[in-house]
Amino acid sequence: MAAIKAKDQPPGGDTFASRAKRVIRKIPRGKVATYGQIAALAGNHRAARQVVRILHSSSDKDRLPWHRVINSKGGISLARGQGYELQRAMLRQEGIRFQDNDLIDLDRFQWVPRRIRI
DNA sequence: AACCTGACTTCGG
DNA sequence: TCCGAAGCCAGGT
Repeated sequence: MAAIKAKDQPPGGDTFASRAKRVIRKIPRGKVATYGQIAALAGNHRAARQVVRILHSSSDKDRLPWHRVINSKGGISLARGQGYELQRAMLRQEGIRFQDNDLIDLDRFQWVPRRIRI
């Protein structure tokens, strides 16, 4: 029996990556979440850059709604010609509006997962 | 084992 | 309000 390397842990495990993916999958249509927000919900508020890595490595493979992830300013981080246009189109298609400054109004479109009810 | 890198974020001037 | 610097994390080289 070959030992399971820490590297290939089963999906749905309890690694930051698996949790982050689950969080991303929960972002509803018509809403967006920031990298930092995902990181925080996945358990590490300082791992925004990890979220980026995850999107790079598995957004396609795991069919993640990668387009719903944007930066803290409410903007698309992908460069023009490098996915920017596609992401913007996909978001608009879900009803998300871009302001004149090309940013999304987070107060309106940011996903706010319900947790505690006061 | 250093060093580099990235679809980030925060903070100070 | 805008911009640069610094902080952060982990996978790849």
